[in-house]
Order: sequence, then structure tokens, then C-alpha cells
Amino acid sequence: MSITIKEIAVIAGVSRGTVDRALRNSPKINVDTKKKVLEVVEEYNYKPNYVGRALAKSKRQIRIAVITNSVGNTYFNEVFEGIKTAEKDFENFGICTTIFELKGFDVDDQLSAISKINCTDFDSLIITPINDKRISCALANLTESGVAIIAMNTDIEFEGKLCYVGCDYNKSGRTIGGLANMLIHEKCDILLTTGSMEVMGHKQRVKGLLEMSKGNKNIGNIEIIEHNDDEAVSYTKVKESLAANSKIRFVCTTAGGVEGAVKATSEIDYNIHIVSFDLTQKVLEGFNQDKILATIVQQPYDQGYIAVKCVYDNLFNGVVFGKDIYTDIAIKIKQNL
Amino acid sequence: MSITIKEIAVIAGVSRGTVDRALRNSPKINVDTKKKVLEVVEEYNYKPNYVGRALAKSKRQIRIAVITNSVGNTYFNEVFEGIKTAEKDFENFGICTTIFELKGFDVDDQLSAISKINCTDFDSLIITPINDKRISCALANLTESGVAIIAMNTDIEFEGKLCYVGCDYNKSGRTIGGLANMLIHEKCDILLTTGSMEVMGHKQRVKGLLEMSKGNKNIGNIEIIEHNDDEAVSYTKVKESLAANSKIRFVCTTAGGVEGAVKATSEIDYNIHIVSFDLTQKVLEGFNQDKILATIVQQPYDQGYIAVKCVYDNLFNGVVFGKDIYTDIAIKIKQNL
DNA sequence: TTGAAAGCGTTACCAC
DNA sequence: GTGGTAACGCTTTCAA
Repeated sequence: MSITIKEIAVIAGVSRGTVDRALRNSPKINVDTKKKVLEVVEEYNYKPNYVGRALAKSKRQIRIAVITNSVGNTYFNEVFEGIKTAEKDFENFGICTTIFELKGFDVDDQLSAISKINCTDFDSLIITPINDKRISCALANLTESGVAIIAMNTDIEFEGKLCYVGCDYNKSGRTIGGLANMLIHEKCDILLTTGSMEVMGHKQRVKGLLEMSKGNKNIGNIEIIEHNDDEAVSYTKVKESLAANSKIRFVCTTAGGVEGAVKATSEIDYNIHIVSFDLTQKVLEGFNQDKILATIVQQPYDQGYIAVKCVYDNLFNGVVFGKDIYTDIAIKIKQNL
Repeated sequence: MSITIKEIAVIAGVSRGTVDRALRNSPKINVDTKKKVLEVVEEYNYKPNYVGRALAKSKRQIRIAVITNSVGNTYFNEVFEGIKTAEKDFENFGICTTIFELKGFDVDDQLSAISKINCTDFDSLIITPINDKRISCALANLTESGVAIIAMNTDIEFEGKLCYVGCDYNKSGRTIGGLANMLIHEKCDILLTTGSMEVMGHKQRVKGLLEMSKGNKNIGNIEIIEHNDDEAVSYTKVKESLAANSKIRFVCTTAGGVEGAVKATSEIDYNIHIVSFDLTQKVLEGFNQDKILATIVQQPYDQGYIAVKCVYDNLFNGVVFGKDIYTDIAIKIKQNL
């Protein structure tokens, strides 16, 4: 057990309240007193006991708003599980969360959701931001009024951001590329499907695959289609591509649209393999039908849990994050799902 | 904030002390009083506030002994990191750990280490047990004197075990098999190296690979060698095998001995690929030399962290674990290390 | 600008 | 068997 505020107070010859004021940079303290106290704090290497702090603070709740573009996207089920588990783990510390789900990637929708968050209602915001200047501005304004903001799953730059919690999309792009190189042994063309090249993560994944495939003699043409995460569009476009080009033997689904791709490839009478991202119900079905060979996962549960823990660490223990927090990128095949 | 002991006491018309006695099944309480209190507890869904509890208990430390067969095994570096991080996270709750490292897998050595743990010194033991009856007995005896025991990384059966924290070795065996099937496209023989077939985990991995490779026409003979986790032995034996059989184009290292295998394969003038387990420095070097294609990881950091958290949950919050806790099994290639 | 004291929810101990 | 009360380390409020 390390030294306590009470002991520091005795040693410095002041009261506990004064030590407290010195520690939290209160203006209501004499400069000399503060200096003296901080010297003792330094000398005895005082570290606050956060259990004591939590108990004292427990009257006041810490409210976290969560804004996600997740309606219809089952990937987020696990993210929410992580958030809910963290909420429960830190319940006794006064942490509580409220989730606001949005459908699609409309900037105005997200702006409107952000505008409803203000510092009297919420101490913190966890958001999957759309990469748009207006969003950056809105978030920067919010931080100025004292809301601690975390970008989760997808990143954005703005003044005052606490940190980003999610995967490194460049790495994930290189991984899909490396995996493709490893799995393709006969010369063929590749079909690459993505949600939208406007989404940063999607774009980076496509880029990674293209870069990694340079110099691989087995990889012929790479055709890219966008389906805007719409299964029907995905199905139709994949079907068309396969019909037009019988040299395609490998499909990479870098975003949603997995079900459509599985369906379209199933209707072809030769073998076409799929490599996908994440581990949704549709991906599982693809594995069961032996259409999907492998999938690249980015720890959605961890993303949710860690985001909440970061808020707790910051608001409660004053932790400042020097760098972003990247969740692990792992490859899953049927045997280790 | 949920209901507190104080409020329960008022509602039940007793004192806080009595509520406490009712909750912890104290014998010093009238049966009727107890019943009445527990009814109120039930009705208002009382849940203990573990921050309050932690503070009250913080005078007393919870001491955890850790016994690992880890000398010379760098895999455990990350396990220890997880343990140390958890220790820090739960420091204010009074958790502290002491690590005892053993070299090799000698049953008597481990028994002697266990015999030094007794309930006056330690409240809990985290151990990587050798799968031996004498160890089972010793651990069962320890639990009887009130020490909470967790099997970490490798499992053992004994009376009173809290739980096992580690990977599912059967799954990890199937995974190496599935991966081999995916990566081998030309008929060849396989060399499988392992530490010792006496070690449960090693054996299960070999078994998994053998099972999964049945029916794969590209896989010819499978040769198995044991090196007892000795690099020199690994090198010599792999070298011999490769010299004797030029059809071997694929080496699976299911335990240690990675450095030896990398060295031996490097001295051959045709391409031989390696798939390994875990992510030690030696494995990284194998990746950098482009000898290792993929490795299967089992989250050592998590194993350490979770083991300590389990002890905390049990000793502090009375959590009983209904089942073992399996850490994730993931495939890593050069791009997502 | 400082000190003193009251809590936060729980446990542990002592007195009845 | 039961009640009362003093901790545990910290924050917050009130009074000086």
C-alpha cells in the first residue's frame, strides 16, 4: 500500500484539503504552500488510490454517449457487447452509457446526432465518425465544452481528440494482400468487392490488396466493384462479373455484401473461393458452405470495451493517451472460428 | 446506483452488521432474521458495491503465487506482462503476485515448488501444471486448505480447481491442420516437430494435424520428430530428416525448436516452408527470413491477465466459474504480426 | 487561502 | 445473536 493523502498532509504540515488543492491545480492555494506540498508528493512518490477516489466520487455519474452508424450492420453487435460489459465492470465507478444508432453514412444525420450531445447531459462521447470536415468541426467544438471524445472503429482528425480505438486499416489491407498471395497458386483473375471507396477503411483495404499483389505472377486482372453494403447489389454485380469473366477464381469482400457474393459464387459450377473481413452471421454461413476460405477479424468486442475503459481512465484517473490504440488483426479459418 | 447495505438494513429493520452476517452465511445469526433479511435483499435486488468493499478490505493484501515452467521459454514473457498489468490494475484492491519460475518439466521440481506454497503465505496459486497424478493430489490438498487455484496455459484435473485459463489445444491442433491443407498445393511429405509427446498440448496439436490431413491427396508421408524443446536437437534432427527425404517441403513446428528448424531448412537449396506456433523472437526472425509462412497464436498476454482477474473475481467478489476460459486462437502472417 | 468534517459502501471489531 | 461504530482513501462542502 503506497502513501496516502492523509500521510502527505501530516508530512507537509497542512490539511488534507490543501493537499487535494495542490494536486488538482486549484487556484485557491498559496503558491508556496503548493510548492511545498508537491515536493512531498514527489519525494514520497504519491499515487492516488482510485478505489478511494471512486467511492468518494460515486455520487456523481459519468455519462457516456455512443454514436454509431450501425443500423443493419451486425458487426456492431459485438462492439456493443464490449461496451455493455465495460459498463457493467465500471458500474460501481458511476460509468453509464447511452447508445444512439444511425443508419447509413449521411453527414447531416451524424451532425444532428452530435448536436444533441451537450456537456450538461454527457461527460463523454464515443463515435464512429464520418470522415468529413463538418464532423471534425462539430467534434472539436464539443471537446472545447469539456466532452471527452473517442473515435472508435474508424478514425478522424480533430482538435482535442482523446484517442482512436480500432484496427490499423493499412495493416488490415496488407494482411488481405498477404493472404491472397498465400492462397492463390494458379493463375487467375480476382474480383474485389467493397462498400464504398469513399469510406477510408474500405479504400485502404483495397489499396493494401493491390499493393501486395504486385509482382505475383499468379494474379492476373483485378476487378473492383462497389455495392454500398447492399446485399442485392452485391449479388447482382458479382454475378455479372463472374458471367463476364470465367478467369475469376478468387473473390475478396473487403466490406459487407458477403451474402450476395456467397450466393453468386454458389451458382457457378466451378470452384471460386472467398476471403472476407469480420465474422458476422453471413460470414459464418459462408464458412459452413465452404465458400469462404478465411476471414480477417479486428476484435469488435475489444474495440467497444477498450473505448469505454479509455473514457474511464481519462475522466477518472486523468490518464492522457499519447497514441492511438490499435486492436489486433487476426486471420480466422474454419477450424479456429 | 443500486440499493446499499445501509438501506437494506433500514428496510429489514436490523443493523448493517446483521445484513452483513446474513449475506455471508455467518453462523452467528438467527435463522428467522437471516430469512427476513435475505427476502429484502432478494426483493430489492441488492448487489454489493465492490468499490466500497475494496476500500474496506484494502488493509489486507491478496497474495497470488505463480508457478510456471518457463525458464528459457520466451513465450512466457508476454504471459508475465499480462500478469504484471493485471497486478497494477488491481493494486488498489490489494492484489499482489509473486512469480516462481522452474526449468524443464520435472514433476519433483514442481511438487517441491507447490509444497512451499501454503495458505498462510498465499491466498491463491496460478500454475502451469505438469499432467501428473502427484501434482493433482498436491493441488487438491492445497485447495482444501483454502488456496484458490487456477491452471494456466496447460490444464490438469483435480478436485476444487477454480478454472483453466488457456487455449483449446484440440482447436489449435485442428487449426494447424486446416492451415496446412490450405497452404500445401503440390504433393509433398511433411515433417512435424514437437517438444514431447508426453506434454498434453503438444500431443493434441500433432493429433489435430494428422486428423485434418487425412484425405488430402497432396500430403504424402508425415514424419514426426521430438526435440524436447532443445534447439540443438531440433536442428540436428530436422537436418537429418531433410537430408534423408527430399520430398519434405513443409515443416510444422508444434512447440519450441523453431530456431533449429529455421536454420536446418535454410541450408537446403530448395524451398521449404514452416508453419509454427506462438510469436517468440525466434519466430519473428523466421518470418523475416521468409522461412515461416504463418504462425498460430494463443494470446499469452490475455492468459496472464485473465488468470489474475479470475483470482480477483473469485476472492473478492465471490465469482464461481462454471466453465474454463479459452483464449482466442488466431493465425498470423507476416503482414499482421 | 486554509482547516475541519461529513460522507461514499463496505467490513471488522467490540460491547451488549 | 445483535447493534453500534471506527476504519479504508478520497472528494466536497462549509466555516473560518
